[in-house]
Amino acid sequence: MAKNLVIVESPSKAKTIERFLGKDFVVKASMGHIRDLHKNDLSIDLDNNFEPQYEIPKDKHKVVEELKKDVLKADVIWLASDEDREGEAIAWHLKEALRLKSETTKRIVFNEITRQAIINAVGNPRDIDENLVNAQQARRVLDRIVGYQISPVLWKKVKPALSAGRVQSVAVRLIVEREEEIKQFIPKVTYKTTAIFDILASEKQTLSAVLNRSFESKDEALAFFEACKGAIFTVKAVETKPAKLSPAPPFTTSTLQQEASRKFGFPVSKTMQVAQKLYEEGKITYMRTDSVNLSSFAIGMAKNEIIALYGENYVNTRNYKTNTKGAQEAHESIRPTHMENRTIEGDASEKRLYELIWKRTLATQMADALLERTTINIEVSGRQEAFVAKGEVVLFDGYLKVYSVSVDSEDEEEDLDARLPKIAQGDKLLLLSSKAQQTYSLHPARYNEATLVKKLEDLGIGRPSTYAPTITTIQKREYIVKEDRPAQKREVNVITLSKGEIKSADIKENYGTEKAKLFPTDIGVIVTNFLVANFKDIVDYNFTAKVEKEFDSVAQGKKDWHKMIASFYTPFNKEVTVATKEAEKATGERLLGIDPESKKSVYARIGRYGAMIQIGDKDQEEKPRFASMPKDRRIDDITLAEALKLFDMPRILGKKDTEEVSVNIGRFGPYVKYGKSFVSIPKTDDVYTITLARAIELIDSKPSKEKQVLKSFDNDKIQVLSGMYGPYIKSGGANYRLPKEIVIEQLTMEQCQEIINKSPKKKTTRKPVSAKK
DNA sequence: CAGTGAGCGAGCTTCCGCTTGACTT
Repeated sequence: MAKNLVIVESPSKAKTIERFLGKDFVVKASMGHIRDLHKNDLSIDLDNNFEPQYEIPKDKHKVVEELKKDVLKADVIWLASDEDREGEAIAWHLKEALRLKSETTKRIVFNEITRQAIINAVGNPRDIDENLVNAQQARRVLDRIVGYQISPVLWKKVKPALSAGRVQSVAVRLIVEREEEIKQFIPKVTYKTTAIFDILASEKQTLSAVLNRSFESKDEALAFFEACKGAIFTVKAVETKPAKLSPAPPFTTSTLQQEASRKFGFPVSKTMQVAQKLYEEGKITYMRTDSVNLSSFAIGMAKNEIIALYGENYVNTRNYKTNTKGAQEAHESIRPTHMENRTIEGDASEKRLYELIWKRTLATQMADALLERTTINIEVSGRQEAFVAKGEVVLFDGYLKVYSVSVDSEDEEEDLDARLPKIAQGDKLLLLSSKAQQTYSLHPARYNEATLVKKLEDLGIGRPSTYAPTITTIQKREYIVKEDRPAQKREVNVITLSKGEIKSADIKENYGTEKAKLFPTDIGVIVTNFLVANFKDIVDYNFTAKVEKEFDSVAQGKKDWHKMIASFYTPFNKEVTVATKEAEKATGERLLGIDPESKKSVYARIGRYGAMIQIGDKDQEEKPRFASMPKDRRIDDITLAEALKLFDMPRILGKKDTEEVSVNIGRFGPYVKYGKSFVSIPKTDDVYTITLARAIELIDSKPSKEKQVLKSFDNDKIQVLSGMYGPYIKSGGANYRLPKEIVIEQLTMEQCQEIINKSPKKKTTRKPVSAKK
């Protein structure tokens, strides 16, 4: 009979620990937090010291009920949630919600799941750290106040159902401001010069080099080439320097997301899903962590594996220190649980992610790579400039044997082994050819999901458990979109020097291609501008860092959390009041021009349902006309002509049989309407120019999706239909699920009636009209 | 994942951070 109940956060962890503790212990999981503020209101008593009002949310009722039963059977309760602010609060909430007595309740912590660590923990219990709990309460209350008081201001001043928050609003701001920087960016165009030399001293060997100066103008480049014609090229210096490369630290949540994005193009949510699966199957350690710590056990395993695979001289064990802002280090870094497994069973994504984690972990305990970097300087007689050739030779590959270097914004991995031909100081070279090409300087790079996570982590904003959900939220709210952009073409001038002849030509160059990058939407820009204007300190990049310092003071018992929140709330509440009373409605309105027909103004702006075009003003006698913004246009870039075209909709094309065929732009893009049926118009067709013939073609190609009636009773009052999710019962305008085990052929009217009567009364949950999933 | 194709207007929307399994019309 078990007399001890241990409560941890996750079920996988519970399973492992139970094995270590023996039969006197039962280990259960709380599944994270079990209490929270009420979902539908502020739930903070502003007039009573910000007292939070907690409840057990619906989806946690079952867990809590189960835990209550387990508590009754146990003599001692061990609260073993994580050793950080949130974990301490979970322990406290458990104690409160389960009404645990102090005498029989013990708080234990361990940050390594090994038998020894857990036995040590059980031998050293402590009390719940109230200061740490209060720091969490302060964090929770502040986030609730910020989110639930700013969001309603947005509903009133911008658009219903919008949201703002300490984390998400800053994430959106980063995207909006980066896009603005890109828009303001003026590229600098210079001539970059390269050359290929013949090494006279050695046969058939050539050397590529780059000029150490970029020319501002074509004239300068031409003048340089003129001078090159009769010049002598001499090797002035050959410098060789040793260099070493060290492996990157073990994976944390954010670095795993970045590498999986760079190497496999995984969105952060995919990385987390796959990692979760690997964790549940016991193949890797916990995947939500900000720690780069490896247990001594893990280091030992890695060492053995390296010796077995590559030999002793490839081993160099290391311990890494976390220096991320706000890191709480409740877990180990992300690593394989069994280093001897180079690969695993599973689907392609699981295999790839696991192998990435395995390689990265192994590499951290391997020797540095030793390189030799060589720089050759080539003098051009009569000129100040010099050509430079660089090369690198790997003398000892070390960790590079398993883990190659990858660089952001570069798809290819760095080629480390670029050997240079043998060459000596004083050698004379023959210029075979040289090329000066106009080169545009690059604007700052747009964020993708993973680089945005990196930036947030650098700013100390968000936590490993929230990076992926935050990225999803700001896309769901339509503040930002993830998009590809095709390459554009531009002409660049190229000057070549070959066989004593200088030629100039213009060639076409691709540029500006983007893949899965984050762009702000109209709403994102308008909301960000509104927040910066009215809640400057909240969307400040340092706001989180600032309040984290105060939470730390609370955690150390140096500050009272109520007082901390009070000193934040007073000025904040003033901002909310002022914004509610005085701020103009933020519509992002832009005057496009005058409609030549009606002589009225044409605007692009945000409306209740998103971006739209408006002709005329609302205080004029005649009501304004509206049209929604096309999907591929924004307030910033739509032209007057494009806007006016929208008012030609719906366009009546003609008739098919006796029914009218028309086209229009709806909620889900352009469509053809034929009688009562609708067919989407694919992107390859243009709704403004589509012909009747093509529209009929689209109508005919649409598979008829007549609902198949499988059975019918009582004069069609009860019908069994075949739907998207399989067969279902339709009766009195409502639909009912069919139990899986029912055989349709044998279904009787009485059975149907029973299913209908038994089905719970459903609430009509209406989703916001514009929300598309 | 799919299916869908407003406009009246009452009532609702919303945060961050822990953690899994929801199971549709």
